[in-house]
Amino acid sequence: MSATAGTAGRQRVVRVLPDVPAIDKEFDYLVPDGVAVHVGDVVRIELHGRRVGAWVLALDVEPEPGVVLKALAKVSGRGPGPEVLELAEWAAWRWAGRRASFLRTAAPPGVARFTTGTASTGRGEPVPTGDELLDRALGAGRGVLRLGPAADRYPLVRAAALAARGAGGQTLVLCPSVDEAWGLGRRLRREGLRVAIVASDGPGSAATGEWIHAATTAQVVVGSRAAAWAPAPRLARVLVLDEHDEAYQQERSPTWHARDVVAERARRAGVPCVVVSPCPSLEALAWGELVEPGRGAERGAWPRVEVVDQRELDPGLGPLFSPRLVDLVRGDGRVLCILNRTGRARLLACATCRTIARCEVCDAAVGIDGVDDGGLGALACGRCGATRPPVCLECGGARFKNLRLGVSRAREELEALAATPVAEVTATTAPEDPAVASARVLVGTEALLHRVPRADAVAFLDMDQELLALRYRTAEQAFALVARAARTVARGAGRDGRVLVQTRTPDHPVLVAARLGDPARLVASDLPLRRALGLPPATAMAVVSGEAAPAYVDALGHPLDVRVQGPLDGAWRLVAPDHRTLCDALAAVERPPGRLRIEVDPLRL
DNA sequence: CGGACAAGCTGA
DNA sequence: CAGCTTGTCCGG
Repeated sequence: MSATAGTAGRQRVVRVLPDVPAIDKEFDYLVPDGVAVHVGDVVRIELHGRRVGAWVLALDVEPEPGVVLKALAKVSGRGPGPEVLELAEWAAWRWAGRRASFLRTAAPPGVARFTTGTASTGRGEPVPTGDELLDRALGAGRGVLRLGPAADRYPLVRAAALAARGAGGQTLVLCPSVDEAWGLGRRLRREGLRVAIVASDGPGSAATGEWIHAATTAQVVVGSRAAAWAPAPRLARVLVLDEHDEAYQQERSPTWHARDVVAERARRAGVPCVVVSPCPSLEALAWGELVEPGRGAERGAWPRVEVVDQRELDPGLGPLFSPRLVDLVRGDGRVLCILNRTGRARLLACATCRTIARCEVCDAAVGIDGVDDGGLGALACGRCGATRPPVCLECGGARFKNLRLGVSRAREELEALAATPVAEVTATTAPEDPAVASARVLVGTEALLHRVPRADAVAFLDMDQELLALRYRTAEQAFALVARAARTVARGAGRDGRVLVQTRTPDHPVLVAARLGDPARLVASDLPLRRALGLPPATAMAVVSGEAAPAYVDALGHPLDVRVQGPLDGAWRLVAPDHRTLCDALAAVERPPGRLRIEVDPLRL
């Protein structure tokens, strides 16, 4: 039961944080004699009758008098070092989360046992690359490098890695996806660099080895979102590729953003951080110094973006299929058609009385999901799940007009138009579906752009769906979608690649910017709008929801400079002029018991 | 979080 | 008043 060590002499005492997110409290434990512990190590402790994991926060602490201490049950292995521990503390403030939830991400994927060598810190001046733009980016302390979608980011990564290596330092590189991290990592390894690819594959896998590599001998550490927390004891530089990608933000609360985590990490380490994107977010532009290529160079890195006005269409082809699109799908290149609506029909009107089909129960518009043999399937409500036979509630008519085609129906119609098999891809399509690999023409939701890396053309069948959505980041998100399509065709067809956009708002700033390959155009229209409406990044926001939200908002009160709006659908919105004000106010509130979601920097409102 | 223990409700 | 649910507290 109690410590095995003798009573003579002084027992070492460490302070730990249990790996139980609900307990954000520190406890003191005795260290058994002859056991080595370091700050950040992962240990096991007996807490209230059960064994749980914990992190060592501090060594040789003075325990509060009158508390009977237990001994550590076990030292499991090395964990995040002191720098990452402090970073977790900062992140807990910045995203109103608990330290344990960040440390879980930062801990090695398995049990890590290793000994550290001597950690020499090297910063090193970048060696000139011969490319004026890259040199400018690498010279910036906080750089936002804008590169068109077709531009190769590899020379930048390589130059950064080599410069850091020269001085004995490490370069941390983030990519939006694990696949990209692996691709980039392998390419860097072929240069002779020692690369740790930190892309967690679950406990006990090769990932533990990569984590140890990052903590010890690696010269470059590459990974996706979670790699923001990877060890890098000799950090010399940070790069974030495709900084605008929403995959960098965690969806679950705490909604931390990897770009912001590594930017803070670089700041604390006193090393430069460069983020790269064809369409830098307004957040990034507010944070760093923009480094942009010349107009001609940037435009040259955008493929041709053709905009088709759907208001002037051939009525015979229907609203989704312009003559230009028909040309594309009848050609011989690989064409991806994007339509962000699943199912067959999302909006139906009675063929007789023209009434929109609505749900009997909740009044939402109803559609048809399943593909059945010829006749109409049941009308299904996407909101409440109710279904009913396809009969008009107004006039009893049984025939409906499809006002908004879904992907399934669009596939059938495209197949007829293109006279070739057309594959359908949605988020639920099996990863190894053979039709996806073989089809020349594909139609799907934006999941299609994630699934298929290269194509000759990408066509957005109904861009207004993206352009006119009621989200505050709509324009940025729509532009990022076009940029992704642009990269897909740049990879597939180079200068001959085509992006086709069908829309009823051809003069939308997103489309003007895309046509000209000039993201600054979009910033010029979006930023003043966000400022005028008091939206991020002109302000800092948080959305509080969950059963404990009323108690939380009550406890928050009305701090100076924080506006509390709501509740709307059980959620409150908190708006402050900046993150310091917002996060300080959030940190001052004691969490009431119960489910609570605090979403700092919400992607949607 | 999850166990411990106290305070409340039910039924014979 | 046993037997059970529900709530509150606390962990080294």
